[in-house]
Amino acid sequence: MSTSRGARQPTIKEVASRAGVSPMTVSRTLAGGVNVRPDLQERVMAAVRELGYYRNENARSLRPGQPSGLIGVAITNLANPYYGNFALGVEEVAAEHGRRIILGNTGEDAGRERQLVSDFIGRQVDGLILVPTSGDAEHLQPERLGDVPLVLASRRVPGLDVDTVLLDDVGGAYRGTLSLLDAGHTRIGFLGNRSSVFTGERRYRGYERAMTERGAPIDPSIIARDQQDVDAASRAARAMLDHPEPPTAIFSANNRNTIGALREIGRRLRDGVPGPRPALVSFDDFELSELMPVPVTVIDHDARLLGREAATLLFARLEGTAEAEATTVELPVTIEHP
Amino acid sequence: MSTSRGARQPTIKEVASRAGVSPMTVSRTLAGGVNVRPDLQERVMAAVRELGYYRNENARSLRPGQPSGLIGVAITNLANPYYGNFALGVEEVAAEHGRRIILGNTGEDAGRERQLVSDFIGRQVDGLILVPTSGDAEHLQPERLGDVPLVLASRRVPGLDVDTVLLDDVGGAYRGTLSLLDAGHTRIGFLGNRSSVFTGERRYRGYERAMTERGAPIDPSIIARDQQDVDAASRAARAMLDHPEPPTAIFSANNRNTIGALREIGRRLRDGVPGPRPALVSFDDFELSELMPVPVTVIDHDARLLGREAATLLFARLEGTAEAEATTVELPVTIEHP
DNA sequence: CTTGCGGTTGGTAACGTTACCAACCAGGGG
DNA sequence: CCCCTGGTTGGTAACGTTACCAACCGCAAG
Repeated sequence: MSTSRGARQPTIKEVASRAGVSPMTVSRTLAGGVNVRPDLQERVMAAVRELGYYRNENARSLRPGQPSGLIGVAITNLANPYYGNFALGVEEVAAEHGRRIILGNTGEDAGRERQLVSDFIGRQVDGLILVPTSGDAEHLQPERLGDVPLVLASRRVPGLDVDTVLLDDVGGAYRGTLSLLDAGHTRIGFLGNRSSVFTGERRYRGYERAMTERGAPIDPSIIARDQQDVDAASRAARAMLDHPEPPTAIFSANNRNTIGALREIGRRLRDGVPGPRPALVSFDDFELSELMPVPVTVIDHDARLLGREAATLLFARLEGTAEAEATTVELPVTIEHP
Repeated sequence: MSTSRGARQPTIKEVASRAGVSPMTVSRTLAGGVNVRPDLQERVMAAVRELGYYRNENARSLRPGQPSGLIGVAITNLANPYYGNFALGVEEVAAEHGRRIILGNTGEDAGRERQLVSDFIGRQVDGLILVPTSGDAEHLQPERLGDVPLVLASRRVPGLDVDTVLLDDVGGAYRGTLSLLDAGHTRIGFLGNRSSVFTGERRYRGYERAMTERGAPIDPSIIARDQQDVDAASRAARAMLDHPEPPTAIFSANNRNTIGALREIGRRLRDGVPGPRPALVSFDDFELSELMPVPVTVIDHDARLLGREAATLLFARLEGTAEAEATTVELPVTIEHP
């Protein structure tokens, strides 16, 4: 009838009385057993096994100065394999340091991010790792976080000077665009995100720089910067290829736009729609790119490594080995030609 | 110099003295403010804002019977988008119930799973959701878990009778294989996992049933059941296609094997290797399957929904609305023809 | 034989919070 | 006028754990 089933978790007192010792002896045994007689240690461990006792970590961390062993991680979209890998990297390094991660998904919603951060702090996390949304950053200011260190990943937040791990978005987009220009293309379309999205802005800048440097004209009518999902990207690619003067190549600033563009190109091939079969450069890797019906150059990077770097930065902060001022790590990207 | 920077988290006492009330009044205000004078509530809220106070959830949940608000989730491989989506589904439902998830990655390692479960229980999780590894299950027995409910996902554990969410592996594999037989294929290869992997075994059973039912011979020399990653799958596909009597179609039991097989098929096309271009049925969806050089039928399913169902089962248990005996939910799969 | 020391053990208090109970207040009915 | 009621407030204790201190032991040195 009641909600609780069976026995609740045994406490250290129950273990102690079963082993015929004091709670302190149990505590000391579980802490490594220094200055506890071996026979008592054995009796304690036997009682622990028999009762199925686990230390209550929440009670342990109640004592101030004691770390909770939890790292709060908030990412924007777990369904994106990129962030799945990122979370994995964070989890790995956290586990190496004996910590667990509490994970929340913001879905690009600033309100949800705010909630998550509050909750994480309420749970006494030792640190925070965040892929920030583009909303305001008031809730991330140091005075709001108390002494909980924060690391940003993938994106920076204006007016917030904290440790950050980024990709070399500008350089990658620059080099990717150059590879198209080197192949003789001059009319190159752009598919990407709004400039309010940090990476969207940076990747556009790389594209722009390469185009300008080589004297290739930038035509706003073949630049689409507001697609967040595959369907929108498909539509944008369609419009671009239906342009009276269509591009001969397309730079796609992220995975979603690449998939959308390829869907549209595939459709045209199947349906026999005339017009160019544009070459593609994709920021973000995807599987089987080598089997695509048009050549796809991939700007690849390691999301898992990005997660590992973020966690490494955080633990440097926690262990006091970090520089006084905020550090930014910018991870290189690689270009893979078809 | 020291590790701790700045002020530590303020306590309820500090809020109370700043607002000029007792800690109890603060506690009551934060709990909704029943029977607290509105002007005092305002003073309390002002003090909360000024100090940047967050309730210590660990201390709150110390009181027995109080839920911690945490759900422990252990999955085998976060880098796999399938499990990323699964975790997302769990996270969504948990958030709807005001809970957070602690996430751990087992990497198919039973020892790591054991560690994670211990740690989760030590952190007083309200429930556990697990994609179990194939190791032994002693640490998952009810007496070891105390009163913490457990839900298994994707796989069952022998000798453990708990709530479980599965895919219709057998039915999906059966129908997928049938679609190849319907298309006239009789010599169909199989790429999959060892039978010790729960889904590997079930999907093979579906394949086997369809073949037997239609009187198609099952030839062990075109059955490869030991590939865990893309490279191994590629090699297995290569051997299969180099067979003196190669299959005209291949059933692939999971995403990794599908990608591997397609890599090999693509290589043969590029290099002009003679031989069949086998049709493919893939258990697990992947993006751009419609652009592949051979027709690919996809057995699709919704990992996010699987996560949602697992969490729903868990909360039914937690809220006492579940059946007395363990429930199994088997989610349907859909077949998408090229 | 006493002293002192190191190893071992247990009692106490405190971490931050809230359930429970007691105290107090004002106002209305007797 | 007193008593009771209901709304409001605060004190106390307890949740499970461990740091700190006190106590005790046996043994070696003086």
